[in-house]
Amino acid sequence: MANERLNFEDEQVRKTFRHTSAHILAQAVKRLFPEAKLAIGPAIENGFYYDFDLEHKFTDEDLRSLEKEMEKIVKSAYPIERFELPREEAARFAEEKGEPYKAELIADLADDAVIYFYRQGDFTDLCAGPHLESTVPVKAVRLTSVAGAYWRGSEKNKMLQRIYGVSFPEQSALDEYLAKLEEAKKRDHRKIGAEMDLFAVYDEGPGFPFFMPNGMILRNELERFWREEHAKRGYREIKTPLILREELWHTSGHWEHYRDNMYFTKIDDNNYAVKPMNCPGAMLAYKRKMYSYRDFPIRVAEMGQVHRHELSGVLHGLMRVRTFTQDDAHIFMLPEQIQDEVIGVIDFIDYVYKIFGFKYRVELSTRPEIHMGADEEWEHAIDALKGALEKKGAHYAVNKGDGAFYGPKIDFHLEDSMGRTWQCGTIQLDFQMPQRFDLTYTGNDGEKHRPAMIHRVIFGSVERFIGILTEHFAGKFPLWLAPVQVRILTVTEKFSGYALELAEKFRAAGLRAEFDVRNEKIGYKIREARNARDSYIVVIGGKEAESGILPVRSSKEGELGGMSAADFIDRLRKEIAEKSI
RNA sequence: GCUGUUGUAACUCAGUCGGUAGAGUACUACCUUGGUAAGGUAGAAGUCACGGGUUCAAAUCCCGUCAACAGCUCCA
Repeated sequence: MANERLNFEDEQVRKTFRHTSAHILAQAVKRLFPEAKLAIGPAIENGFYYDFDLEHKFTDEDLRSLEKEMEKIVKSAYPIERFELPREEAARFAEEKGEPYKAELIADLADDAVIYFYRQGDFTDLCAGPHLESTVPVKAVRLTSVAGAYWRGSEKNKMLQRIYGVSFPEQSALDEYLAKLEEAKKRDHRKIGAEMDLFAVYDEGPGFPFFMPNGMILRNELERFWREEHAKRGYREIKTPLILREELWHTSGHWEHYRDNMYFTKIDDNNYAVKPMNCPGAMLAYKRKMYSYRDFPIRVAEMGQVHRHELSGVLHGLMRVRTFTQDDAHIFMLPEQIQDEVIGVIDFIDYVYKIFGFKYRVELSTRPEIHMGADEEWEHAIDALKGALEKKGAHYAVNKGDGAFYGPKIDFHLEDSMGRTWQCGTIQLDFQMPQRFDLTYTGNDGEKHRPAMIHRVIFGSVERFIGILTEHFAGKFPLWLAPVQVRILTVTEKFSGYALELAEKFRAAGLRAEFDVRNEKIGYKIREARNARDSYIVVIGGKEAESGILPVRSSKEGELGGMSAADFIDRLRKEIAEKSI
C-alpha cells in the first residue's frame, strides 16, 4: 500500500490508517519516554488514541515534541511487517519488553489463538492489525488532547494517560478538519446561549440551568408546537407531581434499580422522592378508573420535569444536566395494536425532525440476557417493532441484546449540521410497569387483561433539544423560534416615534418586534443587531419615514431590498406559518 | 465520581521575583444627530471563587472545599 494512492473515502482504509497512526504515536512515546508502558491504541471515529502508563504527566509541549518525533518516523519510511508468535513466546516477548498490559492481553487470548505482532523500525507492538504497509502515508498528524482513561474502561483499574490524535494523508485534509473544529467551537451552545441570553448555569446550581427570557421564547414555541401536534394525533395531556412518596418508587422498581440517581426529601416524617422519570405518576393516573378494550389505544402525553443525580464530571451546558423536561407520552393498548401505534410514533418523530431539517439514524435494540417477561411476549413485541420499521421502509441497525430489561426499544439518533449525532427520540415497550402497577382492562370476554404499554419521547429532553438546535442553526433559528424576529433601528432620534409606531404594528400582527432608538450611530446598532442574530433588521430614517418603504435585511439572506410594511408582515407571517428553515 | 487544567470587574483577559489590582468591551453622564459591522470625553464598578496555613507582607507560595473546562465511566 506504500506506493498506492489511499482511498481515504473507504471506511476500512481510514481505520487502518488511523490505527497505524496510533502505532507511530506509541513508537514516538517509547523513544521520548522509554519508561512508558503501552496499553492499547485503536482507531476511533475521528482519529485514534493510545493509552500509556507513565509517571510523568504529558503536557501540551510534550504533544508538540511527539508530533515532531512522529514526523521523523514517517519520514524514515519504515516498512510495517507482521509476524506471529506462539502464545508462550508472545508472553515471553511482552515480559522481556517490560509491558505488563500487553502481557495481560496475551494471557486473556484463547490458548490456540494466533498472536500477531507488527514491527516498524525500532518498534514492535502486539496487534491484531491490519496496518498500512509502511509509515509513509501518515503525512499530517495533530495530537489533540491528553486525558485520563481507565485500563480496560473500568474505574476499578488504574487510570492511564490517553493521548488523542487525528491524522490524514495530506496537510490540507488536516487543515480542513481543524477548521471544522473551530466552527464547532463557534457554534457551542454554551457560548451562543450566553451571547443570545438564552440560558445560564450558576455555581449555586450545577446542572440546574436557568432559562432567560430569550430562552423561554424558544421553549414556549417548541412546547406550543408540541401541544398542537399531539392534539392532532389524539394525545391528551397530563401533569404529574415532581415529588411523590417513597413507596411509589418501591412499587415501580426505581428504588431497587435507580436509587443512586435520585434525590430524596422528607415531609412530616414521611419519605418522599423527586421523580427521575414520569412513568410511575402516569401509572397512577391510569389506575384512576376502569377501562374497556374499546377505550384503547389511550395516548397520554406529559411535559414532565425530572431530576437525576448525574455525576459532577458529566455535566455539560444543556446537553447533560440534573433536571430536564422529557416530552414524554405513554400509550396503553391491546397487544395487537402495538404495531400500528409504533408506526404512528415513527411517523410523528419523522415529521418533527424534518421540520428542523435533521437527518437521523434508527436503531432497534432487542432482548438482553437479563430480562423480564415471557419469551413469546418479547418475540411478539420485537416483531411488532420490526414490522413497523419495515412497513415504513426505514433503514435501521439492530443492537442485539441492547434493549432495556423491561422491553425492546427503537432509538432515533439525529444528525446535526456538523455531522454529529445525538440520541433524542426513543420508543420503548415496557412489560414491567403495567405488571408492577397491576394495570388492567376488561376484554370482550368480560375478563381482566393486562394492557401493553409504550413510553416514548420525541425531543428526548427539551433542554438538550434546545442545545442541539442552537448548535445546528448556529443561533440563527428559524423565524418561528427566533427570540427577536424583527428589530427596527433608527438613523437619528428624530424617527423614534415612527419606529415605535412600526414596532406596534408588527407586534399587533403577532411578531416579536424590538426597536433600537438609542443615540448611537447606525453602524453600531446594525453591528449589535447582527451579533444578537436578530432575524430581520429594518433601518428607518428620512427616506423611509417619507416613502413608507422599508429596507429589509435578513440574517440568513442579507439585503432583501425595500418593501412596504404590509408586504413585510405578510412575508414574515408566511415564513412563520411554514416553519421555514 | 476519577485524571488533568483552570478560577482576577457583568464579559474577554493582563498582572514578572510575594510589597494591598489593570486593560478592552459593556454600564452611567455629557458632547456628537449620524445612512448599513465599533464617534468622542469623563465616571462608577473587584472580599482577586471560598476557607485555612506560611510570612513583617499573599491575587501570587502550601493545604482543603466549591465550580468550570477536556476526557474516562454513565446517560435524555
